[in-house]
Amino acid sequence: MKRSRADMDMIAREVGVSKTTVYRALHNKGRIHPKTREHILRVAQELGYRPNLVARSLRIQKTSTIGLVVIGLTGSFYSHILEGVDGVAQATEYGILLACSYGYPDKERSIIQMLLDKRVDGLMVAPADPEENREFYEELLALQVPVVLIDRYIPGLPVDFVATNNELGGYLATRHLLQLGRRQIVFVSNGSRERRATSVIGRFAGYQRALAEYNICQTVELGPGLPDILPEEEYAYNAVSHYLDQGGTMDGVFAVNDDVAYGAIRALQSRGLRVPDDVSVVGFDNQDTAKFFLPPLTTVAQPMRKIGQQAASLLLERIHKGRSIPQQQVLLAPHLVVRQSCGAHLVKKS
Amino acid sequence: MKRSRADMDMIAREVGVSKTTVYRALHNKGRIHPKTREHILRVAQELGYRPNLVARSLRIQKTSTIGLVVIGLTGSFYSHILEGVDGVAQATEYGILLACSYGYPDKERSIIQMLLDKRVDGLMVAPADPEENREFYEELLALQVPVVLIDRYIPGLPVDFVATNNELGGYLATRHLLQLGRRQIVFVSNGSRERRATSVIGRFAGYQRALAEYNICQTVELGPGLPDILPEEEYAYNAVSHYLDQGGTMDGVFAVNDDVAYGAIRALQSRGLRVPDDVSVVGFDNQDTAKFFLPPLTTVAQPMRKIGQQAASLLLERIHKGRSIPQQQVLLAPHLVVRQSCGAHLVKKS
DNA sequence: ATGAAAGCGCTAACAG
DNA sequence: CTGTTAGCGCTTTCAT
Repeated sequence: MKRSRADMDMIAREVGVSKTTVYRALHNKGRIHPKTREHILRVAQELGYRPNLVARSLRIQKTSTIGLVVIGLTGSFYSHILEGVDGVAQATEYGILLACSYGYPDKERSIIQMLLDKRVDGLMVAPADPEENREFYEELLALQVPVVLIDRYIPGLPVDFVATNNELGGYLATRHLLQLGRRQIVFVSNGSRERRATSVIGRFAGYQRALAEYNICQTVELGPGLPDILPEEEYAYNAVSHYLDQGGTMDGVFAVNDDVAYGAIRALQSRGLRVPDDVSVVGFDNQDTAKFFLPPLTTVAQPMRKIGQQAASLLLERIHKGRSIPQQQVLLAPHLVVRQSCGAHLVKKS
Repeated sequence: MKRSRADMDMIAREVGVSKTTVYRALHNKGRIHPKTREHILRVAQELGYRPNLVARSLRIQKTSTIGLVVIGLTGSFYSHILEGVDGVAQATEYGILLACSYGYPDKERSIIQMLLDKRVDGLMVAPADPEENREFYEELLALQVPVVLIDRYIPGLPVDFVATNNELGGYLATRHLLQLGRRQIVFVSNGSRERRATSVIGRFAGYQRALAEYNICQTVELGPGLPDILPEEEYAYNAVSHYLDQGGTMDGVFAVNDDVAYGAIRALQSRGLRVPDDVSVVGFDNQDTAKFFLPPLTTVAQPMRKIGQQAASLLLERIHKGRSIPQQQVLLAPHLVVRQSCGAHLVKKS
């Protein structure tokens, strides 16, 4: 930060005017003689002048920077969201300060504290846990910090958020399985910590609703009780294997995400079951490479980039208009992408 | 940015001391009476005092923030690098200002300008093009801006960088194919813009070297001349199909990355060729889901997280020590991950 | 049409 | 052990 030697003072001295005049020239504001303006601009150019945005931020009390905290970047999920956010940030000349919580609520808090100390104008966060930091967020809201939650939310908290309609996604996935004639559909989840997230809860609720529509009142969830293990694919493999080895049966699986779906498929195959012939499986997320899977995965696609864009736009609106606009909680519709793991291509049209 | 009402002045008035004393208490610096210190700390706590880091930044002329510009986040590649960077950033209390260039050199420049205006302490960038911004980077270096390039570099530019040893990766991939008995090995690339990147050039060089070791002096590259099309998988599909339809033959393909590999596989299969029975294919990157591919993909794994970590550490070192440490250009070794698309599992050990 | 001066919230040199 | 003072580079009010 020692470069960019020229500041407004230097230009002022060079041209022989005051700092204020330089300011007016640079921002083309207020009355100023065209000649002086031009001169100043030229000198600024020659000196390679660049505004010091931190000085400006201190003065005007805004940084044109937003903080973004996500769970992690390994799956393609938050990466796509990030690109969406980046798009609107670049268009509006905002900067993005990014950090990952890796699923730890305490890390999430300390990151946010750091971002606040850096005086970001607002915050976008995918909360690691729906309860752990509830009070913390309540305080933030009380302090009028502009916040929008993404992907997951905190039930009952009066805060903006934008996420996928996970309940609908779960419903779509399960109904598809049902329409294919499957009746013993299990839900495979991904470890106790993730299991609490509103996104997962929503998917499960959708699964239940679809079953209920077909008068199936019994749900089977594979996963709970097992030791949490990463990667999630492994966890799912264990969950399904365990169930099968105990004599459990199924003809369909709705996996909480694509990695889990693959773990389930692998377990199924290792026990001699064919996918999709014996068991249909559908995943969730439609990650970039799901179409390359073996077999190509039927899955629920989330509008990831759109989540990022909408959330960013919403945050900017909140930053500019404060409390004057109503709270917004937007749920974006997912859609089913039918490939081969569900076996839809095998059944003849009726 | 209107929250965090309490500043050092307020604490000072409240306690009845000077701002300097408050400063000393907060930073535990200089001589200060334990009693006063304790008192000040307590009041700070009560008032919910938080330091204003932008004021501090202005004063000390450093922001504890680094700028990171990547090509894009859609592939898992930069996401993993990002996590590596995030790890060291969090450990050292640095912030990361992130933006994507989407492969456009001019966007890359304007992003960097913005980051510099925000006074980041240093820059990590994956340059979109090896030539376009050469002068720009030369100026940056002349201005003593700490910069480390990642993944790709600018030939001949005396700047730190950390990347995968792509030449070695290409060599490993090709030699593996050769050892499997393949002799007609084609290189499939991914569009003219990407083709210029040092990473791709390196992979191609490695491919050539391996062939030369087997006294094969003819290289075949599929892709050049075709209209650039996204996604890359599509591009590769077209390239390979076109070649095949013109009567071209091959028994091995080295794809510049995993997506391209999959496009190639799809083209091969559509023309009745079996992978790996008729043609062996190996990709590059080992993206998270490559193991789920149909068939599971043999590919060259890059130490992505490590690139991020090393680059970040190097940048911090450069920031702290300036020109006193020598230029560092580190090439991390990739390794081959053998799965099934190459057919290694089919040949009996000799 | 231009300038003087104050101040954003912090750090640091110097004085006592 | 504590206080005074002077900025960092910009924006903005008020004066001329």
